[in-house]
Amino acid sequence: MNNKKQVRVRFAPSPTGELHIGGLKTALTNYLFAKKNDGKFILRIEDTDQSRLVEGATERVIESLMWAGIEIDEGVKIEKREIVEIGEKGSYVQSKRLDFYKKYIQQLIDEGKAYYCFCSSERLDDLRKKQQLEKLAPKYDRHCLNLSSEEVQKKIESGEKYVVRFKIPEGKVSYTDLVYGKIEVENDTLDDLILMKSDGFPTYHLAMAVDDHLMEISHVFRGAEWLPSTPKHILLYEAFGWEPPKFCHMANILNKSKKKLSKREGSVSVSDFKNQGYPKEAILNFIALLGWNPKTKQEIFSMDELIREFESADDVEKNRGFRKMNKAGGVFDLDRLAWISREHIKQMDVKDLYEQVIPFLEEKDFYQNSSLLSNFSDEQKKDYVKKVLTVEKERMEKFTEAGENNLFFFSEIGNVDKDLLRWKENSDEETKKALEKAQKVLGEISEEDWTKENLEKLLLEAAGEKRGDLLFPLRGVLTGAKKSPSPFECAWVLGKIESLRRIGRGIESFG
RNA sequence: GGCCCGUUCGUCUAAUGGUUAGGACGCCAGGUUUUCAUCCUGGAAAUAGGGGUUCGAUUCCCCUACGGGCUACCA
Repeated sequence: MNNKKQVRVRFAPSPTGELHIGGLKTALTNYLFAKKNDGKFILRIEDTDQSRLVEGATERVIESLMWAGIEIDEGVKIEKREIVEIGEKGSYVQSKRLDFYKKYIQQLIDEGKAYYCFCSSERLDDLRKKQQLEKLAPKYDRHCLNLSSEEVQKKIESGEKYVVRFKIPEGKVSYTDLVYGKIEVENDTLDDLILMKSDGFPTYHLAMAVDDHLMEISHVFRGAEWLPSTPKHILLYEAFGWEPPKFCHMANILNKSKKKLSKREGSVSVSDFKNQGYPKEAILNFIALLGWNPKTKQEIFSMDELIREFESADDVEKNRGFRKMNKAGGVFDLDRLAWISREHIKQMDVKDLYEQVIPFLEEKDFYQNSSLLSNFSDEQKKDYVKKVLTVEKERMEKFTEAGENNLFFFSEIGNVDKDLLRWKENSDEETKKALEKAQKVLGEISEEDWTKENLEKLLLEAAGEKRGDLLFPLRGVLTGAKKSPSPFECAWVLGKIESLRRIGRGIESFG
């Protein structure tokens, strides 16, 4: 029952720009399946379209994967800031594999399974238009199929541009997609696809088939936009006499208007989300749950938990497909991302949160020019920021928000408006007395006992029944803000000296 | 136009012939609370439509509608 082949999967982006969120989902799914099955995750670069290459794109894609925590076992990686290749399947960059493609294309030509085509793009355009008018399936009319080898030879020698096309055989194709189930298509609806372009580079279809075979890819996870061309790929494998990999198409990520999320819509690249301060765990968690359901109540997952819940190759074999994957596309909903992000940040410990937040914080003016931090040593600064984060952690959605909503932790607050200190209908006199009481209580707490718990305990004791009378003005005088964390937390972060200073100034303002 | 795929609350989804169609996000209301947030409780909110099959269809089949993808010498 076991024909245990090693699981080998690949993510194969084209280096045409930033890795976008849909690409990350593809990469993640491949990765999770590899890890679940102790398999290999391979990164291959598909740079067969010379006109779309973007300088540095390969590096950026790899960096995005690394940021997300997706480790590459084989293929193209970055080590010591250099692009390197690890593995024994030849180069993992398609533009360096042209000899392979040429060899296999020649093989198909020799066997009569592929043929040269000299048709101009003008002729092909006209043909398509005509077919569309006649409500026919648009496909190549095989104008060049029956050229004699002498004619072909002559044309090539005279310098005519040509491509090589695959001759779709008669019959029908069927295969079982691991998500979409049995797919069956009549071959005569398929076009004689181009295998080699006139610049000598292979098309995606040929390069993918050859590489996945030579690299012994066991499962191909890719976006659902590839579903219609998969029968052609199966036919190619059959022409070569190779066993095709298992295909697993994943529903696309959609935008609000239910269209495939595209690069043109802005803010869909992985680096954008990184720069906006979302935790990588949140992004991964969010996209993993689009079109995949672990069948448990759990909604917040770490990478390890995602791997744990993912279906194994054995499960897939047994069930004849993935049971946890959906066929319908899912809308990218920022509200849901926000919630997942908050949950992940809540779960982080302060030390990790600090590491994540500090690069963003260091960019901020209120941090750089903080009057409160100016006399602190680096160590004191770090402790202080950690205290701020301890308080903010429960209400933070992105790393970029650190400090933003509580600027009073970093800056002078000036004179506080008395209205901000008045609890309900209390008089100025009562407010002043409350502040003096707070001053006394806090003044009696030593630096060593200055903990959140102590502050809360002692202030609540002092407040008695009418908590608002004491706590509201105290909070106001410490923060100068309409909204803030609790007075205990604020006092704890600010420390004894600064807290008493702010209380003192508040009292003074009453004359 | 042709081919392919899809369709459960606004959104992510559960329920593989029998449930008052469940959960989560968001939204609304109430409660706790010193402000805000958290937290707690409650609420509104969905099987696209029509035919079959069946004792019984969200679930299986067909048709329609709607949506999406592909239809490049791009991937």
